Amino acid sequence: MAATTKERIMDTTAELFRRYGYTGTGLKQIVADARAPFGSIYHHFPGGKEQLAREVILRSGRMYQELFETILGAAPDVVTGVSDLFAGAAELLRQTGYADACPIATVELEVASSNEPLRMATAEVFESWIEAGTARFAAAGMPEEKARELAIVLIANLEGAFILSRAMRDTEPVRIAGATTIAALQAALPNAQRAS
Amino acid sequence: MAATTKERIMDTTAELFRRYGYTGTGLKQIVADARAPFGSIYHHFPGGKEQLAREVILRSGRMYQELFETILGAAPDVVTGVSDLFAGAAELLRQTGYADACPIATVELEVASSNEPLRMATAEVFESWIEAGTARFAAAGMPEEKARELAIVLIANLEGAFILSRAMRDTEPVRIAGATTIAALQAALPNAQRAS
DNA sequence: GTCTATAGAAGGATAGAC
DNA sequence: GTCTATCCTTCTATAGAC
Repeated sequence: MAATTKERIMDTTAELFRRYGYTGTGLKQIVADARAPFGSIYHHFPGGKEQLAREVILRSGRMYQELFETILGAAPDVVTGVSDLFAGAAELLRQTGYADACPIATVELEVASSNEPLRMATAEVFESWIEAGTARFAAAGMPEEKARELAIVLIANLEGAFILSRAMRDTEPVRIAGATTIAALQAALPNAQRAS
Repeated sequence: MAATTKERIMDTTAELFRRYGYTGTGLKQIVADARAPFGSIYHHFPGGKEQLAREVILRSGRMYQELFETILGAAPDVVTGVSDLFAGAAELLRQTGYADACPIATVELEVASSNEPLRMATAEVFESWIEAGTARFAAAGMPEEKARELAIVLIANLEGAFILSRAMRDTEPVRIAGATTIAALQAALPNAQRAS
């Protein structure tokens, strides 16, 4: 339960975007689920649906990045951290009936060729994730360029595996993508480490 | 220019799904672009939008699989074939202004938690792609189980890289995902081969 | 059996009551 | 400034003209 009406609207919107996408989510449905009056959307987001979506994309991007940092920060080394990340994603998918995946990717594919402001918001989020991953991997001792490549590989594998796992209702793709990412990571580390 | 009205409708729908997604594409927009009368949709697809989408998903899945088979069949070995596949995807993305990517993934993320018949259609397509890739890799000399894992890795990397490349308007993710997939492939082949 | 016109619901957005 | 009622458009789907 979020404190303010604005936060409740944004949380509800993120949830609906995950299940129905951007065009599939109606403003009336959002206020109904958020138990807010219709007018409050245009009070808090004068730019309408597009502004709401933009703020939700950026907010969700920050929240996932914090989760990413928390998981990797809690692990003894990056290999274990990445392993925990994929394992946690697979478990969350399974527990939520393959519904709770990344809302950014869903919206991105819908708007990439039809809504430039929203496409740019998703690009900002991905670029931010890539930079966070690059910093982590560089800190583990690999060159900046290689660290960035691995960050991109990590995100592409996770997002691509989400697509397959959600369609097939099976965590197998996420688990395999995790193992592949870890293999690529180990190959690039100065001193090869083994996950527990 | 497709021969029949039904084919023209399906081709137009696939094109619109790529750009606007499932819920973002209207039936009126489809018949307008396909230069067909509105009633012809319900004549050829009595089940309405959902039946049309199902047939378009399965048809697009078959077409991409044929393209996949053609590219890998023309290459001297699987490593070169996979390299050509990613290079071709990157080039097509760039040439089309990052619009012409996979319509299956876009629709899948929209419907995975909201439309069971369409979710199953996308699962059928992905499973068919995985089986085709598994057969190719097994024929190159690796165990069936490892071949299936690599097929999943290939598709996840390609779809995930599409997400990043379309958002960032840069082919870098597709190129990096291709290199990573090839590295994983080479590691699993009995006799390591080098792409040209 | 090809095509038009329209029904009925839902979409985003706005005006204005209180 | 919180909330309701309504506007106009667009949606899918259908009825029926020709």
